[in-house]
Amino acid sequence: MAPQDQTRKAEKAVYGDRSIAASLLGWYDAHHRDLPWRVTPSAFARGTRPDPYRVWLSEVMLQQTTVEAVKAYFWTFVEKWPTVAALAAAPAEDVMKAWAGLGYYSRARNLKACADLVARQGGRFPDTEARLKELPGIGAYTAAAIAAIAFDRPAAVVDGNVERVISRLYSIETPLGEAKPEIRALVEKLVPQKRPGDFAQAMMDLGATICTPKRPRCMLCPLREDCSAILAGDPERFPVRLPKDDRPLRRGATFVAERGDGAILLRKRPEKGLLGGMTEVPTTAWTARADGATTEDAAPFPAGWRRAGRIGHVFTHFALELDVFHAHIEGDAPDGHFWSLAHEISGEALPTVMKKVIEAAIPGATKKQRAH
DNA sequence: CATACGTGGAA
DNA sequence: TTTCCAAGTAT
Repeated sequence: MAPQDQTRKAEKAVYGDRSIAASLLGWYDAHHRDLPWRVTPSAFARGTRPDPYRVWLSEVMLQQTTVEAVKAYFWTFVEKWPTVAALAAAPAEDVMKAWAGLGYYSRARNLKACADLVARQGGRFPDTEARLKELPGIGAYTAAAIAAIAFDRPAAVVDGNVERVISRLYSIETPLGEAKPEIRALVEKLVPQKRPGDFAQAMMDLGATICTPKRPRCMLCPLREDCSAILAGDPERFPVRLPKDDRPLRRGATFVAERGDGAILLRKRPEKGLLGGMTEVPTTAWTARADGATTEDAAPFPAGWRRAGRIGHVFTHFALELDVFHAHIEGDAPDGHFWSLAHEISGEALPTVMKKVIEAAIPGATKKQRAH
């Protein structure tokens, strides 16, 4: 018998129906990921507690976003704004600029709104799931995650990883969405009174490194003896998902106006909706019509527009093709627009799609420039 | 309950 | 190339 299996038996004897949590925590102690916002299990055992501000910041950044993508943004934010008070004191515009490229920009607006609220209420985050969930940008998952990780509350933390682990552990045939209440109830039964924060992080690490969507590494799984999907012979079949709808294609035209000194004409998008509050190059509306090529006839003002190319970009619910036009103009910025100087462009609150547009017209224009 | 909301990396 | 999908939230 493998040593791991003997450990497993001993845990069962001690913990009874908590054996799944015990097995998972034992695995986590040995195989946890080291992450910038995380307190390791050994440090936690010695009494170190995570900073709720950093837990909150990381959890919001990690919503629908990969760990690798978050790391650099996390460091940027904690260096610029080490505390919730510092973030509250920052201009919203600076926060949007720092968030540019990370996606789901309403998160940045809610982050700032949440920081303002918490700072106004004394600078401490609430330490219960219910009160956390009242804050902007904090939903069911994030409230539970902060309560468990930052405040050691036995909250049921259910994210995409946990849904996958649980749906396999119990071979749940109900499609995701409909199965969420069932999954939540199962997690609530598993959460231990001791180390609930580590339990939550362990579930997510297991989902991220062992119980992966494709080709799960079941041979290395601490829960393989408990897993119904392994018995059924096909863990990868879970979670069961409903087929998704096709992504429609939209088209439009964008207009990169460049001044003699290299400045580019930009404007701010409305606060709400797609890319809300972010900066953009002047553009036509993005329509579903797939017939005609867009032309410089649609330009916001006359200039010697030359077609510079076409870029593609894929959003969650539609794909976009933009024809990029380029012209050299001089003079004042039209109403609602502003000139962004060449060395300032890389620091603007430009979403990735807009950086692609500018690069198509003026290669290198959005890259970081060395300060003089 | 369904839909809107970004991006980039992996297979 | 295409498809999937990653620590979800707001409406």
